[in-house]
Amino acid sequence: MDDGDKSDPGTEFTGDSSWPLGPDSDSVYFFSNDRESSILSEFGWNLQPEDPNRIGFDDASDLAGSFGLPDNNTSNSNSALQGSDPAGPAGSDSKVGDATTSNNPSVSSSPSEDPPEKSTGSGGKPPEIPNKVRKKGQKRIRQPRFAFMTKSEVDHLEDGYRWRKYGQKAVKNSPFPRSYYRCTNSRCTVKKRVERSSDDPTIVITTYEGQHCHHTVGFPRGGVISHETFAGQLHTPVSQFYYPAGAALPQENPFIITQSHSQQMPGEAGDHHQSRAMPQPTPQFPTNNEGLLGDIVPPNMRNR
DNA sequence: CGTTTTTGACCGGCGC
DNA sequence: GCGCCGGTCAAAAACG
Repeated sequence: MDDGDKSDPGTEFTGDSSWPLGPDSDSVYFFSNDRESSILSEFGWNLQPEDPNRIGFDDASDLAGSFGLPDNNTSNSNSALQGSDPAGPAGSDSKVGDATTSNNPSVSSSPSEDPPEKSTGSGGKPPEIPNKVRKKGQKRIRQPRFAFMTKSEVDHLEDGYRWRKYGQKAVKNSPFPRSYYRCTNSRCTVKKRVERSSDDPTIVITTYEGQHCHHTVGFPRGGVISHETFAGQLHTPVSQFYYPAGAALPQENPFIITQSHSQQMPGEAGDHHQSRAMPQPTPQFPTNNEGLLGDIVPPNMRNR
């Protein structure tokens, strides 16, 4: 795959991923370009690119909410999520159109229409259940994807949602396996793929597919997720997720990390059954590199 | 006991 | 047409 690319530090991540991330891909990375940001909108991430005031994730709070990414109130400069067309055509096969523009990733969005791409039914099951069987000749319907890189010690980054691992595969040309997660919410078809960069083992590549149709499990309120920027790799600081304590927080914001206090809000965090899927043994949320969405590295900027 | 993780197998897509 | 590879399933094991 990246047989040759690897030598080039500037190589875009596109080659590393198994999901088609090339020009035809509907995947998108943080901090890429307007085209991708238009795809972001497909996720329901209404980015207002033209508005200089929206440098950060101000309006992208739903974005954050959608994928458990924290809002960004910091002057993140232009490095992030600059889109152009909130309703961009983006992925041709994107069928998320229905839920996309919902400013609120709240439950309200009817999950019903969520095309259970489960129809893949590729798993050696006899086509007994039509629902699980994909018609022949019918291509797998993929929802828009969104990938980002995070510098983290742990593979599975805490993002406010609960995930159930449903598979793991060895990745070609990479010593690190790739894990497949599915949102534990039965109605939610969001999937997530996690793998480590073969180039830089400290970087975790997380790819989301689909859009959550429910609230997050929740996080403690008010706080900061600090991120160490790749000083040696980035010219500009990568996104710093910051949420002012005490500020009005969107409930769906899953990523409110507190440095000083991290106790979960009862009734808000973890529905009475925080499972092992997200072990948070540490009483404190790490400020970085420890399992929370940390340093988000634009794929095209890493290995600088 | 219920839920999640692990793991091997299967299937489809794609490139050659 | 064949083989490789990615993605998914599902049974069994593990865990709290």
